[in-house]
Amino acid sequence: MSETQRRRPTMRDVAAHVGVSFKTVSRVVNGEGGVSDDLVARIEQAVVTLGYRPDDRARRLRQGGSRTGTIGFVLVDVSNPFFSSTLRGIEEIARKRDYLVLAGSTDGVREREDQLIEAFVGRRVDGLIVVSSGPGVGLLRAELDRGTPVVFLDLDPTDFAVDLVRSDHFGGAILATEHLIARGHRDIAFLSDDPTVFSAGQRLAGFRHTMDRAGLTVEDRRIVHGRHSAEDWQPIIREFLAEPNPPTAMFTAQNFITMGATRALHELDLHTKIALIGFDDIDLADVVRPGVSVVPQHPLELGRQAAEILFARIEGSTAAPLQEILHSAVIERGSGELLPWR
Amino acid sequence: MSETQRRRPTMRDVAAHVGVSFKTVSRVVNGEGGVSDDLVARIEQAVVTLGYRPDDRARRLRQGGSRTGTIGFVLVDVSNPFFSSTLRGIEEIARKRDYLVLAGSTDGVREREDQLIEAFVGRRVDGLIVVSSGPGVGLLRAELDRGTPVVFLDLDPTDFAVDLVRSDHFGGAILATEHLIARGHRDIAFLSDDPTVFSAGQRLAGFRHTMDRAGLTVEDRRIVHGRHSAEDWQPIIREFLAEPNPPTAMFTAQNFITMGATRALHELDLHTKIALIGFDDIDLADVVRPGVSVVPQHPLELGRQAAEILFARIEGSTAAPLQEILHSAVIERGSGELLPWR
DNA sequence: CTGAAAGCGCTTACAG
DNA sequence: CTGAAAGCGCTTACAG
Repeated sequence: MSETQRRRPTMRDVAAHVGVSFKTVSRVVNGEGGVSDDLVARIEQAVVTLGYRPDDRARRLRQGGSRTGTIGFVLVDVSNPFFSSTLRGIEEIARKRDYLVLAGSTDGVREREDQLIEAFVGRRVDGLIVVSSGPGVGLLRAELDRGTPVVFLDLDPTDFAVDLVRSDHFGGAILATEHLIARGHRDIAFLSDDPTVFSAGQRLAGFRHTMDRAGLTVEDRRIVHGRHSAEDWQPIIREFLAEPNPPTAMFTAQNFITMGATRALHELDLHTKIALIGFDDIDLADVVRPGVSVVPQHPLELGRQAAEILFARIEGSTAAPLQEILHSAVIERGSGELLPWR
Repeated sequence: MSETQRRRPTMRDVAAHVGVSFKTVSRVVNGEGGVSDDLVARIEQAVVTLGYRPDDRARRLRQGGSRTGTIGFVLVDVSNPFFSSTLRGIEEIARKRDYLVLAGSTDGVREREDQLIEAFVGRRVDGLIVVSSGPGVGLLRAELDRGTPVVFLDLDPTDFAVDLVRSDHFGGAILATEHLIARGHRDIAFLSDDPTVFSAGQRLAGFRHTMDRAGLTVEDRRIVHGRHSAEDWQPIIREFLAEPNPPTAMFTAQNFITMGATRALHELDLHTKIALIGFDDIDLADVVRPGVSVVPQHPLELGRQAAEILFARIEGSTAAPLQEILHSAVIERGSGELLPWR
């Protein structure tokens, strides 16, 4: 049964194998020097033979500084390209410092968010990057108060004095909406995920603000919300567009919705009739005909900047809270430049 | 300076605050019972006041079983949708068992793979899921020998007796190639990432095997390899197709390459002339005209199955190594059904 | 119902 | 050059 999980060898096992005190093994494993060449050789041999690997947990526990070399990333859904690119950006910066990243998906469920934060804190991550509805309550608030380094991705900077990195959701939504209005659209639909989530709420606010300012009214039935996969959005949008008098343009405020809308428009053969502009870019948007116009985000950069700020805090920075807002402009590919047919 | 990182309170701090022994705090924190209601209330109050959170590392260290409740996933690139979906599948299964997932990207660099495995093992993950060129050498081999649960994603099952889950790369490549040959193509190009990587090597083998069997010769210039992003592949393929006598069909053996090829074909206005079939599905493949035909993979399912096997091992299973091979068939969307023009 | 001792696997600080 | 003691933050096993 060599497959059976044996107890891992410890320094004491290595020491017993060689016939020295375990402190001597510690010296060799940590390259402290001051050990005879003969012993070094024999101990190194025993380490290989027994498959000894030092236990970081015990090591760091004793060292007291209590750094675990691990950070936690609480995100909504790691299979969403936006978040996986953000994770990649975080990982890049973490790697330079020999840090590892624990990541977990919440699916936007508050309870799951708390579970993840509790699990991360229990494992003593040195810091957290969090996509959260807000730090107002619960564990996260307690951790913030206690001084745990936390960087928020997407949060209202006016609510709390915290470090945060985000896209300019409000401004981006204004640009997208203006883009459609400038081309003559007056009947524009808005589709997003849960508007109680900060980013979606901001995009909705930007949309309403711009419509208002242009003197355009937005009927309730033109606002559609939901948290779905791209596959689920497609039939929803198909049905939404099946009414006798559909809008002349749509602003889809999230990448999966943009994909679902693109598919639905093509299915209904409305892709050259109804204008579409999305928030956050999607793959192959430039190859579809018409190309899908978007206000892109910069997920890799968001991740990198969040990680840089987090590590500055972990390393002791006590500067005032930093708030990085990344802006972007409309990418014109065709779908957002269609003119209204009425 | 409330932003300063204070030392985290320990059980002793809570105990001192209440005026009891720290063992009593331990009882309350772990809900062991046998503590007077008065003390329970005061200790719970102190826990909140001080922001005490038990240290899982210390807890598990003492408990001896040495489980850390964490598994490690060594993958190639988390920003690639294939891997982020796989990660999501792993996470799903891990969540049910209150496990957390450490993930790290290697970019296919062996050295980085070893670094990640070392870091994971140092943190005493309870098991590993690894996308690796092979367990033949180094740390991973040592961990396998020592009995650490490891499940491989994509590996040759004949080389080692290990648990593994993978797509049927060889069979999928055969299907794709036959699909093109059946439509009359004789001059087919093959594009993949590094063929020394198992999955790419298998896809190439399946391609060559099928061409051979059909009595078709494959010129060296029709085989293109490289490890690039979708953006980098696009100009490479553009140049590849710029020759006077391009192939009549292409088999792109990886998702980023399929995207790059799709873009390049459209740029050159060859998308209705040169047939294309890809390995692994891509977003919006069904909306592009012609639709992009593919042999899909099932990354969510790959992740789930790998995690299930891993947890069975962690929980002590000593069954013979398990090898799950996921098959799939060609999805016809148009690009793979174009007929040769010569 | 409450606590003092021992120990998980290590490093630190101190002896010899 | 080598080792015995103490302790990181906890739980286990044993007393009272």
